[in-house]
Amino acid sequence: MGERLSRDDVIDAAVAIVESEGLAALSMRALCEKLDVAVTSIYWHVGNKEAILDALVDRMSSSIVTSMPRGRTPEQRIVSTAKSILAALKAHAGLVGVAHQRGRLAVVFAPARRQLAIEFAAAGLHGARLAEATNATLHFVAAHCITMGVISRSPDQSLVSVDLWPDGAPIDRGAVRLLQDEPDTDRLFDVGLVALTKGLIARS
Amino acid sequence: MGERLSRDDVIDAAVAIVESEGLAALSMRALCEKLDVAVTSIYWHVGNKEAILDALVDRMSSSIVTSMPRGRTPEQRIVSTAKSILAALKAHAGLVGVAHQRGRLAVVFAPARRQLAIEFAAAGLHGARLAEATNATLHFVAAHCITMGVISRSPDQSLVSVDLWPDGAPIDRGAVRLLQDEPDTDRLFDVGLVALTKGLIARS
DNA sequence: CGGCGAATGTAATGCTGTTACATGGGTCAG
DNA sequence: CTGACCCATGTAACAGCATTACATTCGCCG
Repeated sequence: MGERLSRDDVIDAAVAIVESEGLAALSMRALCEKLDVAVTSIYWHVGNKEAILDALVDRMSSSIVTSMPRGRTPEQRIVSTAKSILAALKAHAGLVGVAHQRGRLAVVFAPARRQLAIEFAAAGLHGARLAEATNATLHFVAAHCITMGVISRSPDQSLVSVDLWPDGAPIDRGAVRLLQDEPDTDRLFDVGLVALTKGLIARS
Repeated sequence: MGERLSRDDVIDAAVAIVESEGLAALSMRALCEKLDVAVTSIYWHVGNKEAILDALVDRMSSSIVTSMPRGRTPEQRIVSTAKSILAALKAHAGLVGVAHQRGRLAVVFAPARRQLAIEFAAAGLHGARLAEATNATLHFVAAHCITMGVISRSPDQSLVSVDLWPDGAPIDRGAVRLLQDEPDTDRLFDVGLVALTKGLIARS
């Protein structure tokens, strides 16, 4: 029978498991069960679970495509680029953390890094400030994505309600009410991104 | 012999293990070995590993103290507050992720949340914009801290060097060189924080 | 002293990644 | 055609993880 296993078969099955049941469900036994093969065959072809995770990150990296930035001002195009890469990463939320652990997030971010640098240059930055602005923006996106990936593991992120102002608040009631309940993380990202971009572009 | 185990003994030992060998080294077996007790005693007193992690988060929460904000302008005091809480969290980097997974980061952040809201109000914000600015700043700190916690697990975060501009760069050479090597995350936090604060305070 | 419950211990289950060893099957030399 | 050889697979185990059914001991109270 020519049903010899190949390295790609293993990675394909791994991708299928991660996409359908999540990263936590990716075990060597689940993998060999899906492939209808003994565990040792996987080790023969891929070597290690670490190697499987590396291969998964490779797959993800190559599947990430960032759309062209939209907008008329540099600020708009920076925000657009950051949103674009976030959207691309969201599909692989669990793997972003893995990529980060291996220090390979920089590879995934290379295209966005270029686009952002160009736009910040267009906004008038250069030298160290240009590099810092680019890196800070990417770090913002990456950190948000990793944080969301951690959240996705736990089903109930319902906030244990804390009474922030037991003795009366020194700020207006509308804000108090909004500060009590769990904020929408997508909105948080948008607000933070726009503010960050504004602050980075603004001349000190 | 009066060497009866207590719930606090277990948590103390857990804290000791986490602080000396890291969160990954905290296993029920290591715990009962350190306490010189059978595994079941731990389950009798604490119930679960989940419960142990919850207790660890409680310990961390109560040990976090944020210093009074420094600076003359609201912007300076906001930056000061955010830096203060980051410094406090850094000592428990591994536990921040755990706290986040259980949706209890909000409890840890309550004091900082109050301080930030007051300062943003002093900067002239109110209502939804005040709440959003406060949450966005806290989210920025939390995301950075979680990202660092993930990194601390992997010893070598050396960047696989990627040639960003194989065909010549449309930006200045100084920035290109700075963009090639791995950025300092502390600096990234500072730059991002200041820019974010500026952007949040600036009237739209 | 008897009994009862709180606290501990023994030993097992089922999960994880990993591997020493045995076995099958195809290819190629003689 | 046959035997050797190696690639690929399978069997079965090890070590570690969290968890638990069950038995046992200890101390206190009536």
